[in-house]
Amino acid sequence: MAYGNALTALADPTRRRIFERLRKGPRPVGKLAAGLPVSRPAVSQHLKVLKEAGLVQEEREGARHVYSIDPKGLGQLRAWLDQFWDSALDAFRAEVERTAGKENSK
Amino acid sequence: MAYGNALTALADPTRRRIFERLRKGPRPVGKLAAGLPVSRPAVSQHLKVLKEAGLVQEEREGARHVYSIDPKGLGQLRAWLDQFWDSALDAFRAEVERTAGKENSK
DNA sequence: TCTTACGGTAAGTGTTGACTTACGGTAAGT
DNA sequence: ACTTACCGTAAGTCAACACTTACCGTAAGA
Repeated sequence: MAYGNALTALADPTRRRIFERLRKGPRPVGKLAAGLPVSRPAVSQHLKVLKEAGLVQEEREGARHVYSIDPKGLGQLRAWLDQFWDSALDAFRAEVERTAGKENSK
Repeated sequence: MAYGNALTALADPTRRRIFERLRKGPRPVGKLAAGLPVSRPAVSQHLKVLKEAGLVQEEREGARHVYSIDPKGLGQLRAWLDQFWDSALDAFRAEVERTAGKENSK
């Protein structure tokens, strides 16, 4: 059920930009906020959401709060998505067999 | 960039329930609306969003509008997610090597 | 044609949530 | 101790959106 929070978190464009920036490596809040069109407190709030969704993790280095991608939430999301992927492939296969009934294999 | 719409579409809980129901096979709008705590027009609106996101496809059977899962949007989402998956694994591997420096393998 | 089942669209409402500014709290330098 | 840099939280505002009811079009059966 945790994938719900992850999807909600990644639905926001600003949060996606933060998450994509984190893909290049761990970053403190200030670095993340620089270059984004929103204020630093906004970034803090977004990071909180991402963290609660299990998508990022926090690590303190003195006064700095360094964030990085958390594989946990990512894995849950992938697992959930793969269910549909398998179902979709089965449906596609069935569709092909149904539509192209004129030619039997072997 | 299409994955953005897909994520936005799947962020809504009601839309997720519709999408998950479609996993068991194609369904007309009425069947989808039955069992959900919202009205049928609401389901129609949700299906429109899912369709524009490339997550479902529509097929008419007389007066019925039968919806099914569209592999297109699903594939784009998976591809996008896999980028982070790879990055996260790399980071995890680097973290292990950094933290557990005391013991060398082999 | 009249009716019934099916479903998409319009218009309006209420709530959620993304953003802002202002403030408080901790760590490091002088 | 004072200052500066870093960051999280509180409170308030505004727009997006999920939902409703009402309405309109289309397909099939009588």
